[in-house]
Amino acid sequence: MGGSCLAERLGHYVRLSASERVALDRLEEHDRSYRRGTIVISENDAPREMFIVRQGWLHSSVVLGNGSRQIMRFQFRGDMIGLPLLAFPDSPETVTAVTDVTLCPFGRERLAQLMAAHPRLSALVLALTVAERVSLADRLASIGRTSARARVSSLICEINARLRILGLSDGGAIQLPLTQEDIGDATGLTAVHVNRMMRGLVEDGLIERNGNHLRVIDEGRLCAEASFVDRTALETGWLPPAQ
Amino acid sequence: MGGSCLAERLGHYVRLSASERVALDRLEEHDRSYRRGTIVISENDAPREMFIVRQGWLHSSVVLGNGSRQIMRFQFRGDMIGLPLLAFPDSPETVTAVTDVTLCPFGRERLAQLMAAHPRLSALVLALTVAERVSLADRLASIGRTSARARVSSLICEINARLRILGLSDGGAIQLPLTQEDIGDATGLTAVHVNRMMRGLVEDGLIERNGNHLRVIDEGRLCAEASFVDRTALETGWLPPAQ
DNA sequence: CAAACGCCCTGATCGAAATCAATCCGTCCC
DNA sequence: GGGACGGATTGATTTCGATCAGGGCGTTTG
Repeated sequence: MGGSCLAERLGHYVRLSASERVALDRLEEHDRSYRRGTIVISENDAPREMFIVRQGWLHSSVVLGNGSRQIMRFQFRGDMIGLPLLAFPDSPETVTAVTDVTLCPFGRERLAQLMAAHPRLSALVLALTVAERVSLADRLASIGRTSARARVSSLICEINARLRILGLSDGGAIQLPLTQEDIGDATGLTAVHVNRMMRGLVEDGLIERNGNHLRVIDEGRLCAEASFVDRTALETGWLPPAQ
Repeated sequence: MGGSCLAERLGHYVRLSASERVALDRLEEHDRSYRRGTIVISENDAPREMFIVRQGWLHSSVVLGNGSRQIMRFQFRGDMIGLPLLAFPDSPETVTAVTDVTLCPFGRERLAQLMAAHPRLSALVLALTVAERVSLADRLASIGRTSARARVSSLICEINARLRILGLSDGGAIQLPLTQEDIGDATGLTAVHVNRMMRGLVEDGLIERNGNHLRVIDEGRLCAEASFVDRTALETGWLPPAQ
């Protein structure tokens, strides 16, 4: 098993105490694997559990009345999934495995216990949730106020930045297990138009592509065009003392 | 002063203990007023405080490289402002007073103390933040995947639903202190097009307008067209016991 | 009081992205 | 091997919303 993925992630930001580590390990006592394409949580269902991603890619999405789909966010190793369960009995979003995945399920009571016993972890979880909210807001601005090309660029920049801190970006070279339709649903575009934009980025020497493999060539220019801001760092000076 | 606005809001969801009430009151010891139009927090500045809204409307927005603005969210009485300070030293967004406002400032340490002493309040604040994230995701889907008309409808539905629980919507009649440009910046449209969409909604008998005054006539149809889901209710069954 | 300004409204034109329609290509499966 | 299928690609056309331009109206301001 090799220790909690969430602990690994939080360990980037603070030095965890032994008892915090134990508490986090408990969130990931169990794990469960799903095949690529599986729906892990279904919109409007009442899930009983949340998950921490141990391995693989997922995304959360909604399907609107008109039949079109919007992908909200992609989730990677160490990300928490299904947190809306903390606020709503029925899931507002569908979570789908993009690749084969391994997830660690945990219940609300587990999290409540952890929060009661470990104020600093509570605060960290809150900070992570706030950071995710900010990241969604960035996406909102990108979709609401930028061109198709900038939207695609922005998505690539975000994915690359997030994979990098996980050690999954090798100098800008990443695995991108998404169809152009997925990218369209994440950026509010059609697959056809995503195709044209990506060819444009290739033509202009900003990225290279090869099947599922993508390489960011000129990250500076790509991020600048997209007004992309890296949100992977986290402020931790204010946290209460460890327990 | 008349008690904490946040307590008032949380009181909708749980029965607060005396000591929780005291802790919440402490977050709102001070208050400060700002004139309509004032920038309360500036993008890229390093604010020292967060705020709870006591009175008035605000919005948070970003300005992109191309000069255009995206409004992320409107804030009303009882809402918390500036939470990104928990995750980032520099504000990712600008917060502007839409009307004259009264705000209660509080520092991170205050919140950290509160979270350490009151696990249930921690959990509630987390739940509220999650709910806000979901609400942003709804907006994202609206902007990414629906027509101009549906986007405007959706914004009206959301504002109406949120004002209603504050007792500020009188059977669908609300004060809307926004210019059509503001509405455009919130929905990813131009003011010109917002104008046409709103006239369309009036023409079709879905809303009525009169200066700053707006009345939702047929909420069912308006929300249905917009694929709007009300997120004002909050799940609280899982919370740890009060302190 | 006149001027300036902010905001609302409307018409004409433009353009970016959607839609429609095919073709191509690799892979899975019988 | 040969369909069948999912996904990428490309071209032609359409459309929704942006842009441009101007007018009206109420309110602040000098």
